[in-house]
Amino acid sequence: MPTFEVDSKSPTPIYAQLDRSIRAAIATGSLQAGMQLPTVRQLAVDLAVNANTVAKVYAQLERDGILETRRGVGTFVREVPTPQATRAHRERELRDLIRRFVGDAALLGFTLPELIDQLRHEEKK
Amino acid sequence: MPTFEVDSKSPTPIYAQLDRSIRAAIATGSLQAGMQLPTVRQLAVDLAVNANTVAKVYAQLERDGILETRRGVGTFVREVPTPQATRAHRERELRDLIRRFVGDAALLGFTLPELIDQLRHEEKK
DNA sequence: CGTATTGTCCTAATGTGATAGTACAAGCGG
DNA sequence: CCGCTTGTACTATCACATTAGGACAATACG
Repeated sequence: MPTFEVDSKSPTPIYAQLDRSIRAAIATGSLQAGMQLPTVRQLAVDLAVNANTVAKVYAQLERDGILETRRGVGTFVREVPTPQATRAHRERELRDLIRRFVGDAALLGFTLPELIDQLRHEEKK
Repeated sequence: MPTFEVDSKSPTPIYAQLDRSIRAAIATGSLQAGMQLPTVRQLAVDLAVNANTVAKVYAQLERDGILETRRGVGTFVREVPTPQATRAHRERELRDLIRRFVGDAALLGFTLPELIDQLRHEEKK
């Protein structure tokens, strides 16, 4: 079970940070299909955040088909979280995403090898 | 003069995006010491954003010693922006960027190894 | 069945981000 | 000096994020 992190001082809202963290954890395999996430209340305590905020993120992710919640039991990663997009569409989107990512990073003065390096570190978490 | 961009649909507040963009432009040299930025009203029109939002970003950056404003004249890049603040800022921004990138890619069903692979191909171009 | 655990829902309150609109202050140039 | 441009300040308003606290619903378990 990965330990999520949010920064209450960041201008990016907590719910957005947590949403991304969970999606990222699934993408990196830290969270795998069928695994249980922390309970709403527990995660709220861990992150020093209100339970409502966590609940809303879980609810949003369930609406998106990424998670599955069972009352009295807990929240779990869906079996097949892959979206309904076609292969061609996905790759076009990815190309767009990469262009934006590399472009933004370049604005900050980071080179491609540095980015790859950082992502590798991300992978080991 | 670089053209700034903000996304009003992003959960990250506009003022934070613009702040980041301007700092980035300075860090990378797109904006150099002494250069004039767009006027508050002009940039507000260009970004389709309220003038107050732009003005507050300029004011914040001046408080931080990054910009210098002269009434009736315009806003300019200060002579020596501190590289120390820039470094910490850059790394914080990079973390944010990576989290968003991985999260967005996860939405499309791409895993981290796939992303690294794609970036490696990008490298060879 | 009762109890604890889990997610869900609701209200109220506070703070912040963004907007519109207006007015003022300081510098520039004719 | 006058008029224009620029940044600054202020009010009012709306939306959203977050918090606290409480209550309810469904499930697991003894």
